[in-house]
Parts: sequence; structure tokens; C-alpha cells
Amino acid sequence: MSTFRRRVIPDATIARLPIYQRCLMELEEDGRKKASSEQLAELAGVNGAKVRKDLSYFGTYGTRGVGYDVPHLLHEIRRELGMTHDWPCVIIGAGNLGSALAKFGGFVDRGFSVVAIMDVDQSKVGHQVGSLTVRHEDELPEVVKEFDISIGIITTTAAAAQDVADQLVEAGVRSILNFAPATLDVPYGVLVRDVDVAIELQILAFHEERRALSEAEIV
Amino acid sequence: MSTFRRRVIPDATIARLPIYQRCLMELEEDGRKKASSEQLAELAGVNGAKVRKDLSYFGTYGTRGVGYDVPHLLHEIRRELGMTHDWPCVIIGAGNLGSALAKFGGFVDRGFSVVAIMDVDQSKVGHQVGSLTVRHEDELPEVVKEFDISIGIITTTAAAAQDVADQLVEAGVRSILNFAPATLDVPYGVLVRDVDVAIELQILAFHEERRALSEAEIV
DNA sequence: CCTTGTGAAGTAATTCACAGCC
DNA sequence: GGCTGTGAATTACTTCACAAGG
Repeated sequence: MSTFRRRVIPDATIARLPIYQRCLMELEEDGRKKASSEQLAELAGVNGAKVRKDLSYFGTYGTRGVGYDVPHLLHEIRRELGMTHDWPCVIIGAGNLGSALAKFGGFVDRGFSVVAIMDVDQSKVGHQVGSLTVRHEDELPEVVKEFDISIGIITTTAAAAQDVADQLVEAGVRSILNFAPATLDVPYGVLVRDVDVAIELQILAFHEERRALSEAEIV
Repeated sequence: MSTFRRRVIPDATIARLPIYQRCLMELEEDGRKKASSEQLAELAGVNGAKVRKDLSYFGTYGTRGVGYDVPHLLHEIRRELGMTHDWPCVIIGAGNLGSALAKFGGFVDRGFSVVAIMDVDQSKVGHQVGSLTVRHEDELPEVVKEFDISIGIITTTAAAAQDVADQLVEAGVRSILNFAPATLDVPYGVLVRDVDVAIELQILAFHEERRALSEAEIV
């Protein structure tokens, strides 16, 4: 057996791959066959060196003097991101946000499909959300098995989030997208990504506040 | 005039301040008066040294041998984040996500209020979203003035996002929270933060994919 | 004692700059 | 001549480790 060690990819690079994918999709739609690192960088809002270094972690996909072959590079990035197959997801929390995400079709073409939406609240169970019927959270283990789910999306309140995370882990889910404003405690090997809109707004507010202060100082 | 230079705060530190704020709010609700950097770190999911260094950029708020005074530190962080006053926001794009965000009250207690929701689509104008009535996007300049808005939230399609960003900038808004999967081009001095759920899912998928590959390798 | 605040050391990410290849 | 791929240099961030202070 070969002792080939998969290269370590910086987190920052991984986070940019989906952006490159999106830009390449745009280029492909426009019928562009080739793109230089600078052109890609322009679309992605970064600089050329970063694009080249990021891509170099995965292989040498470009041609010197020419640039990158758009369809080929897109295919390679898709493969790296696991976009060659579909990822079934479950949403737990059928409130405003959970329902909106379930109804939103925008992830399907990116390889993700919401196959179930669940809630603890019995009064929500049975309700229709788009094409899905809300099921009770207790059915999580069966749902995960039934659809072979590997990604769980938490859209509950902060108070309920840790419980739900525990249930997801218990059911075998190792990737969690957390919209609840709570720090989740999960075992080693389980990956949580947080999406916290309030935090993003607060970061904007911090800079607004500083701007206001420095402008006041000048006067 | 003093040439006092406001200390440069690392971006990574700024991004953690809202998390500390949230943890301090939890501690305060529990009636806790004091907290050590280690205790705060535990709640925030980081380590003690990071908490201490982060806080040290703003001043010396702790007491050696004791820890931090919860209400006092909370107050200081709130001040730094500009949470001492309210931030009126406008949402542009009255689709599923925009409507869900407008209805969601969870930002109000964090200092943000959605004061208007707008859309280009005439058929959506006049509809009720929670307590707000959808207004036409063309009214943006007046709305920004009327409510003294400094934060714009884009929940349109990717295709429309750049146009909306331009209009926001034109109307004087310098902080944008962008939910559209698009790289926005804005003038210097305007800050954009992107929230892209598809990207977060793709990052999770990348790791799932790698896990699957390494597990296959072991066999 | 205990815990902060912080220089110094260590790591990670970005950018430079240019050799190598088309 | 133009553009990639990548070591080397730089910058940003984290963690260590300990002096100083309650």
C-alpha cells in the first residue's frame, strides 16, 4: 500500500474554492474557454497570486503563457469539493429561517438538497414547507438512515441548539451548519460551521462606529 | 490637536467580540458577577490566552487574581461594538430569505432593527412582511434619509446584487451585508460582509469528501 | 496563591518576484 | 512575450510562558 500523504490544504484556501467554482460557472455560461489567474482573481475579488497558489495545492491545472482551461478547472474543483454527487441535508427547526432555507431552491444546483425538515414543536409537525412535510425531531435517527444524510442544518433557538447537535452526532452526522447563536460543543471529528447574522451585523457596526469616531476627531 | 492613534485591532479579534458579548450576556443572565479568561474562553469555544489578548487591545478591564467584572466588561464591549445605540437596517429583496430576516426578531435585542424592506418587483410592493410593508426599491434614497440607515442587507438574486449595491452606495450606505452569491464591487471605504450558505455547505462537503476518501484508503 | 497582561516564539496566510515553460 | 507555479519574504494571527499585581 502506498504511503501517499494527501497534501494539507490551508483552511483559507478551502474557503475560497467555492468562490472560484462560482466564478468559473459564470465564465462557462458566458462561453469563455480560457481564463488567466488575474481574470479569475478579478471575478473572485482577490489577487492573482492567491488564485495561483490556491490552485497549485491541488495540481498543475494551468498552462504557462495561456491560463486555465475553464471547463477542465471547473471539473477539478467540483471533484475536490465533492460536487460530483448530491448531498442530502436535514434542517432542524421549522421556524422562519428553517422554512425559508427549505423553500429556497438555490442550493440544489450547487449539489445540496434539503430532504427533510423537523421540529420539536408538535404543533408544527405535519405542516407543509414547500414540498416537504415537517416531521418530529425524534425521528432524526430514522431520517438520517433513510436518506443517508451527512449534513445537518440547525435553525432552532440558541437554547435548543446544543441538544439538537447532540442528537445529530448521535445519529451519525459529522457535519453541522449552525444558524443558532450558540457555541456548540461536539466531539472530535465533527465539524461545525457557524452562520451568525447578528455577528456579521455587529462587525459592520463596529466599523461604522469607528468611522463615526474618527470623523468626529478630524473636526 | 492630539495625534492619538487609535490602536489597530486585528480583524480576527473584531470578529470574536460579538461572541464574547453573547457569552457575557449569558453569564449576566445567570447572575454571575465575575469570570476568568478561562471561563469566558470555555463558553466562547476558544482558549484563555486569546481572550486575554483580544480584550487587551481595548484596555485593561480585568483584575489580576480575580478575573473580569461581567457587567463592566459587557458594557465596554457593547460600547466598542457600537451597541449603545440602535442600528436601523434596510433589506432589499423581499423573497423567502429577506422576508424571513425581516420577520425574525432576533436582531432587535442585539441592537439592530429592520425598518424597511424593499423590492424591484412591483407585484411584491405593498405586501405585508411582519409589521412592514414592502416598498419599491426606487425609494431607497428617501428611505435611507428618512431612517438614517447605515446598514443595507442584500437578499436579492446574484444577478441583481451589484445593481442594488450601487444604489445603496449612491444613497450613502457604507456597510453592506450581502446574502447574494456574488462578489460585489464597491468603492474604497464601503465595507461588504458576505453570508453565503452554499459556500458553508461546500466547505462541509469538502471535508466530508476527504473523510470518505481517507477511510476508503485505510481499507 | 491566582489570574491578568504582554513580550517573545511559533504558525498560518498572503504577497513578492522570478525561473521555467508554452 | 505572457502566464503559471513556487520558493522566499512578509505580514497576520495564535500560543507560550512568565513577570507583575491583586
